[in-house]
Amino acid sequence: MPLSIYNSYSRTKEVFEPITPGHVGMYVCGPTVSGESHLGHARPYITFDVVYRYLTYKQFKVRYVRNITDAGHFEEEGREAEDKVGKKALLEKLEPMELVQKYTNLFHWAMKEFNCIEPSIEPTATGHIVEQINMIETLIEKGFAYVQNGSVYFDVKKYAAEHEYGKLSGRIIDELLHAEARDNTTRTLEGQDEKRDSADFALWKAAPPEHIMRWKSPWGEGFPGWHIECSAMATKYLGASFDIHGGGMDLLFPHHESEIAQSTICNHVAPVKYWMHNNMITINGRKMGKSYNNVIKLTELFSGNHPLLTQAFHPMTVRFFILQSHYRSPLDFSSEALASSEKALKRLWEAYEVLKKISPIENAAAKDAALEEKVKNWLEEMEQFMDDDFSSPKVLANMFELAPIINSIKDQLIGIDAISHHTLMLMKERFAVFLEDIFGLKATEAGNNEVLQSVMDLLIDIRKESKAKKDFATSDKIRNQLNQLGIQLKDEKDGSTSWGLA
RNA sequence: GGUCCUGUGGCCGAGUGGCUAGGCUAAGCUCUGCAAAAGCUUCUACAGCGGUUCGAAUCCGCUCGGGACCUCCA
Repeated sequence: MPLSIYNSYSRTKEVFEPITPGHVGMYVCGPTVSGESHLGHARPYITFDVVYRYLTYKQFKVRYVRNITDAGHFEEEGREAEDKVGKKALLEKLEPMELVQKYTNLFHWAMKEFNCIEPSIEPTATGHIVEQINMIETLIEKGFAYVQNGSVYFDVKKYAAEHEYGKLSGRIIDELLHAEARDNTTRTLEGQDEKRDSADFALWKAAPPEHIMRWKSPWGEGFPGWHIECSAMATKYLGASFDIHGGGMDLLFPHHESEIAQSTICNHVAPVKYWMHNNMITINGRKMGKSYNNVIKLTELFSGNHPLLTQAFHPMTVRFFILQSHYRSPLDFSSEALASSEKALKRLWEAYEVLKKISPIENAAAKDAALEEKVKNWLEEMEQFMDDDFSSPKVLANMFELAPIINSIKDQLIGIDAISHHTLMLMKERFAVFLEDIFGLKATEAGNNEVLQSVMDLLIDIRKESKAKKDFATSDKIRNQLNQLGIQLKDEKDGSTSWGLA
C-alpha cells in the first residue's frame, strides 16, 4: 500500500509520489523567536517530526528544512524597543540578536525534550537577507511588485489575473480585492494607504528610525516582509518546486497563499506538490494563541507552574497526547486529558518493556490460530494506518489491543507458543520501530543506574525474606515507603518482584 | 458579512454506508497475606429534524451549537 497524504491544496488524499524518486524535500515553517514557545507550537513540530521519521522509515532520503524567523518587528515583553536612538546605555537597550539567541536556545531545548530530530537545514531569515532581496528584485523586474516610499509590495491584483490567488486558503479573490466594501473589521496596518490595493502584501518594509532591525537594500534601509523569507529559503535549499510544505492551519492565509504567489512568479512553477497543515490545539474550545491570552508555555507545562495545570507533564506525555489524535483534527487541551495520556503511555510503555524481555521459543507453532491471526492482523495494519495520511491514533489503538496479550504472555495466562515464533518476533520489531523510531517516544525513567539497581535488588530481597517469615510489617514498610519515593514494586505471577517509577 | 471545518457514551478521542477503534474514569470478578500491577467482564453514543438507501455516526438538505481563517499567529 502506497503512502497517501491529504493535500490541503487539492483538499483530497493523494498518493505520495516525490518529484525525484527516492528523495523528498520538505519545508516546515519554524518558530518566530521573539517569544517563548507554547503548547500550540509543539503540535506542528511533533507532527512533522513524525512525518520526517516515517518518510525516513519508508526509505526516502529526506531533506528537512525548518526555518527560524528572526527578522521582523521585534520586541520583548517588558522591554522597550523604542529607544535605540542613544538615550539609554548600550547594555540597557534591547539587543535584537540577544533576544533571538535566547528564544532560539529555548526552542532548541524544547525540541530536544520532545525528542524531535533536528532538521537537515535550519536556516535563519537574517542569514538570507541577500536571497530575499534578490527575489524581490526579480518580482519588481517582472512587474509583479512595486516600490512605495522605500517599501515594496506584491501586486495581488495583477497576479490574480493570471493565477489562482486564494485557491489554497479558499479565498474569493474579488472579495480580497474589494475588502473595503465589506464591513471593515480588520485591523488597519501601518502603511496600508501605500498599497495600490488592500490585498497587496509587503515584501520589504522601510524601517522607521526607531526600528531595531534593519538592513540596507536597493530601496533604502528596512526589513523583509514575513512571507518572502520562506519562499527564498525554500527555493535555495529545496529548489523551485519541492515535495512537502508543512505548517499550522492558521498559516494558510495569508502566509502560504503569498508564498505560492511569490515563488510561482519567480520560478515559473508552483513551489509545492503537497501542502500539509496541522490543526490547532485549543483550550476550552478556543485556539491557544498569544492574542487570546490563553497560552501555556512549554516551560510551564514541563514544570506544572500554571493555574490551569494540576501537575507537571513530561515532554513524552505531551508527545503521546498529540499522537493520540489525528494531526488534522482539532485537539482540546486540559490537564485532565493530559493526565489520562500520561497513564495510557505508561501502560503502553510498560507492555513494551515486557515484550522486550520475552524470549520466544524457536520454531514455536501457533497453537491458538485465531489469536495468531488477530495479532498478525493488528501488526500488519500499523503500517497501513500510517500510510493512510499518518493515522497515528489508529496505530496506537492496535498497540493497546496487543498490550493485554503481551502482559498475559508474561503472566503465562497465554502460552508463549500460542502465537508463532515469527509473529512474536515481528511484534517485537514493530513495537520498537513504531514506538521509538517513528513516534519518537522514549523511556521516561531516569532509574537506569547500576547503584540504584543494586539497592533495589537488596530491598526486594529483604522484603521477600520478611514475607517468607510472615513479617508483613517490614515488607509493607519497604513497599509503602518506596511508593512514597515514587518507586512502585510489582509482584509478578512467578513470585519475582520488579520495580518501576510510578 | 465571506470562506472553510466541526458537533460521537462521565471525560479525551478513532471512525472508509452494513461486522458499533482505543485511552482515561467507574463497577464487579480472578490472582495476592493485604495491596499495587496484571488479566477478565460490564454500563451510559453518534446535536435535532427531514431525505436518499434493503441498510447511515458515515451521503444530501434544513435547524441549533462550537471553532478556524479573513490581522501578527503553529
